[in-house]
Formats: sequence, structure tokens, C-alpha cells
Amino acid sequence: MRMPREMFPATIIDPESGEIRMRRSHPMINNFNQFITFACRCNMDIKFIWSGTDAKALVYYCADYITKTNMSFHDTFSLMQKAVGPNDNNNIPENSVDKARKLVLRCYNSLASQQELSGVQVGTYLMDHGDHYTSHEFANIFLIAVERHLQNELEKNKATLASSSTTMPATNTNSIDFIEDKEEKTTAMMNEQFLIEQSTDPENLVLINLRIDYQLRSPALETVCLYEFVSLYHRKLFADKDQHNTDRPSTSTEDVRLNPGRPLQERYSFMIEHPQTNSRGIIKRIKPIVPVLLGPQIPRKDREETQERYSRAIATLFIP
DNA sequence: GACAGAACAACGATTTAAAC
DNA sequence: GTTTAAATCGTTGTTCTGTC
Repeated sequence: MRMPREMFPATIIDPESGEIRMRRSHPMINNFNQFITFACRCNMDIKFIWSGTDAKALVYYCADYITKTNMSFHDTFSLMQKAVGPNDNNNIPENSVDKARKLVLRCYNSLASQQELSGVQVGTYLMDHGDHYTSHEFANIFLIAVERHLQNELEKNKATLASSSTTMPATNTNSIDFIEDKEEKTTAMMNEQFLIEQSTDPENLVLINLRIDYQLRSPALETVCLYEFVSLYHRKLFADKDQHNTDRPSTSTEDVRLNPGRPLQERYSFMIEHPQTNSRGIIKRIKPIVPVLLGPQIPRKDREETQERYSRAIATLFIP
């Protein structure tokens, strides 16, 4: 709980400590800058770092803040001891599983009863609004699938270059069919996760994921990166009229004049290689969402090598 | 293995938004 | 207010998970 702060009728510089004391008309208002507040649209607690001592104190505060646990170990163990204590005098014979279950429950209740809860947490729980709220929608991007695909492409290109002296490199834009060897193809597909959906032919099923959607997107979206693609666009089941309005950057004034009502969002078709090119397409979102980058998870055997590689790369960036 | 409940996806209905 | 499309909501069916 934030404590009330000292109020100051005007902004002054304390002649003894040299500290700048910003004007505060209410004890519960943080230091703030109106322009930053306007730009960021969020609360803040801004502070002028006046001296080296202030800077060190701030570094200590930040490090302590981001590394703190919800409850210190000695507090946790004291509460556990308190919870376990009464059980020593309990001589009623019970099933050992039930006893263990009750012990864990008692420990948890002791910890939970000492857990600090904010007013917002309590309010949203009582109002049945869930355990969180947000002003934006989020979508996960599993980078591991993209990275593994790029790794496969890189290795394939290396192999092609190595044998280029004798044979011409084969070009194939299909993401799955480029691997000639059946075993390699199976291994590459096992490294990615797919959704199984209908293709253009209702009798056939195809493997679909974000990487394929992005890779085989319309050429009109060539300059859009994966992050923007997820943020600004999404797949849509296309009707006949959708097919006639694809690959047009925006609704022109002439279209608006001819077609009353709400204007169409930008629509784009997939490349012909996409297994759902005739049934689905890409539509621009009215309200962009926030992509969340997940992974990649590095195998343990590769972790040290990767860390060393990253360290070398970072060193070349910062050491002249 | 059977069952119940949770989680998720798909689909249609309804609401909201945008342009005139 | 009208028209149109996007977004949201609610229902339904399927799959997954945990328990017995």
C-alpha cells in the first residue's frame, strides 16, 4: 500500500540536502510530468536523480524490487512452523494421505492469510471480473517454429551451394514439399506444430500454421514483417464477394460512393501455393492486437554454444 | 476404462461501428 | 435513419484432463 506523501505548496530546492521538492497538492499523488503522462497515458512516479548517492539508492531499489519474492523465506518458514505446530498434539488416528492433505492445506491457508491483496484484486474478485483486466488483446507468436524452419532453409541452401558446381539449384516455394527426402520431411514437420483444416477440396485436409500463412501471404504484403502481420491482419473464411475485393490496399472514394454503408476492410489473398488459397484469405484488423514473442527454447546441449555465440556477438557490438 | 468437468473451436445470431 | 461489415456474444459439439 502506498503511503501518503508530504505536501509542498510550491516547487523548491532544499538548501540543505539539495533535493528538488516538486509541488504536491495531494498526499496520494506521485511526482509526474504532464507531457509524459499525456504521451504514455499511464501513471508514473518520476524522480530527479540529483547525486551519485541518489543513483545508487535507485539502483538498489530497482534491483530489490524486481528480485523480491512475495514473501521472505524466514516469514514463510515461521508461518509453516506455526501451521505444523498444533498437529504435533493431535493424537487422533487418521489416514496418512488425509493427514498430509490437511497439513498442506493448513500451510497454504497460513500463507494465503498473510498475502497482501490490492483493492483492485479484491474488487475484481468480488465483482466476478476475473483475475486480470487489460485494454488490449494479445496473440502469441511461437518463434521456435519459425526459427526451425529458417534453420532448415539455411541448411538446405548450404547443401545446395556445396553441390552447385555440379548441379543447378532447384527452386521451390512450397514450405513442406521442398524437402525431397521423406525422412527429412517428416523430421522437419515434427519440429513444427500445425492445425488440421479443410483445403479447397472439402474431402482433403491440410496442415496450416502461422508460419505458412505468413510465408505464403499476398505479394502486396511483402514489406510487412511477421510482428506486424500478426498485429494488423488475421485469417478469414472468404465468401465469393470477399474474393472479388482482395489485394486492394484501401477502399477508394469511388468505392464508397458506389457502395453505401460501412467500407470494406483491406483484404488479401494467399499465394497460389497456400493450401487454402481459394477458401480463406487475409483481412486487416480494425483494432491492432499486441503480439507476444514466445521462445525459442534452446536444447540444453546447444545452450552453452548459443550463449557463447550471443556473448561474442554482443561483445562485437559494444567493444570497439 | 468409464465418467465428469474444463477447455477449446466453430458457427450463427446479435450488437456495434462507419459512412452517407 | 439506412446500409453494410466487423466485432462480439452465446450455443453447441469435440477434445483433453483428472479422478475413481
